Amino acid sequence: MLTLAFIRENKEIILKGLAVRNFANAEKIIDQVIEKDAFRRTTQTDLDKVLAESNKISKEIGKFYKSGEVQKANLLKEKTSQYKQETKILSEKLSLVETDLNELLYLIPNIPNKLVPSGNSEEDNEVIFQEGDIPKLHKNAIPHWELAKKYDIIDFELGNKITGAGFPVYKGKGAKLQRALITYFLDKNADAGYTEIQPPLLINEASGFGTGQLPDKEGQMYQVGIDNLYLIPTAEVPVTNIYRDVLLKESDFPICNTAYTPCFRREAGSYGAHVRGLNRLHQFDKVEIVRIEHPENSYAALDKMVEHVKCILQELGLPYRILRLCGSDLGFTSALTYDFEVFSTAQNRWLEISSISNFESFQANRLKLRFKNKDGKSELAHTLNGSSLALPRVLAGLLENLQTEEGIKIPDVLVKYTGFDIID
RNA sequence: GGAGAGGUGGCCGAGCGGCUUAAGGCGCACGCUUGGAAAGCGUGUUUAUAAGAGAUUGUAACAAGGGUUCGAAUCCCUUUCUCUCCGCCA
Repeated sequence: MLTLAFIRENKEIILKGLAVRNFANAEKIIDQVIEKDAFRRTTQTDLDKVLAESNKISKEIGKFYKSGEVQKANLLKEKTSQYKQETKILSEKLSLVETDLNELLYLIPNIPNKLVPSGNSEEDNEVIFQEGDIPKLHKNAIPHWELAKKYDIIDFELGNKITGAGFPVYKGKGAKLQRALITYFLDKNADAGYTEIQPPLLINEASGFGTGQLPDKEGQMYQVGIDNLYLIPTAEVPVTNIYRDVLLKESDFPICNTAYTPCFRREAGSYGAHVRGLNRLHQFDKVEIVRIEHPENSYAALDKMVEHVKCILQELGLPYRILRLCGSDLGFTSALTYDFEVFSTAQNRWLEISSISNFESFQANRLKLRFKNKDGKSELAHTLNGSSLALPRVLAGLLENLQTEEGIKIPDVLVKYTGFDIID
């Protein structure tokens, strides 16, 4: 959520930014916000005046009662009914306009960073980096869902039986490889200075609101209606909400956390070949990194996160590329996002395995996540997060790219975690 | 799940219709004192929002929401969380 002060003072910048996103009716909405905000402020001032007057009278009444001048007190009491009436009308007006304002603010996405290219589809995302050789596979190479069956390491049909589509069962070396990857990612993140967190996997409404899943994206989360809780769609939600309603000191920066969690997504409406196998699941594992930064350092932090993920993919030896997302592909809350994609040789396509974003103060405004700056004023912090990394597609990439006639060769860095070097 | 007790500032803790401008303590910051430190003494120490160039001033906030009242931390209702005991349980 953008702040009112920012909208008031930067209308042109905002309109330019929203144009990069092809955001419709931008000017109309911004004008409405500015108008309603002006009304909100005058109403606030009026209400404060009435309340001040009525507080004053109440105090006088108190004094008269104490000194026994009951008649004078009663006389004043009559005056207060008018103030009460005015207070009621003004505060109703105020809460109404505040509700309207908030609804408008929820419609406005974050303003893209200057680097974000404008665009109409994922075709317009910029490839800014590519590394790793795309392997030449033997002629009997197959996609990962067939490999999973061949070596009996992931059972999709068993998941259908227990739960439904999108809930695979990992077995034997498949389960072990997955666990090895999680531990390896967590160790890499810890080495880079991230503190490991084990958050709850269920969140309440306030948390969903804080990171922007609520009020209108509840359809994408699984709900536990009886207790009014939601299963997390990503560790970002509980880990970022640690800092909801928090006032930090400048010396607290940078805050770097990492968490492994399962993630639950309803993915309503998805279907087809692109969601086959591990490509899109309702439950999947992910290791997330979350940073809270001073506004001056957030872009340097974003670069560090990108370098960190690069280093992991290099070690795993997977061919990957980095995209800078264009305006139309950029998430609602993000100012700048880099997507990492691994090339799946057997599917002959790129698979998204990480998405690293700087939200600037957009999330922090909703979270009320602030810090005391040098002037002693409170200022919104910047939040960033990224996957480091998402398991299923890394697994898919590993299986498909490292398959040989003899079996699937485990990367050297993982062998100490798996305890085996080939799946055959 | 049942019974009881509670939720007050960064922390502890008093207040239980107007003397609260939230006592007192701890912590923290600054100053005095000192060769330096400790102790002692003094001063200061919440957040949000509106107005103002600013110093400041107004308003709101004592778990949350609603109510009673001229006036609520204080009384009433609802919700929520914590603690103790019982029950259940990895």
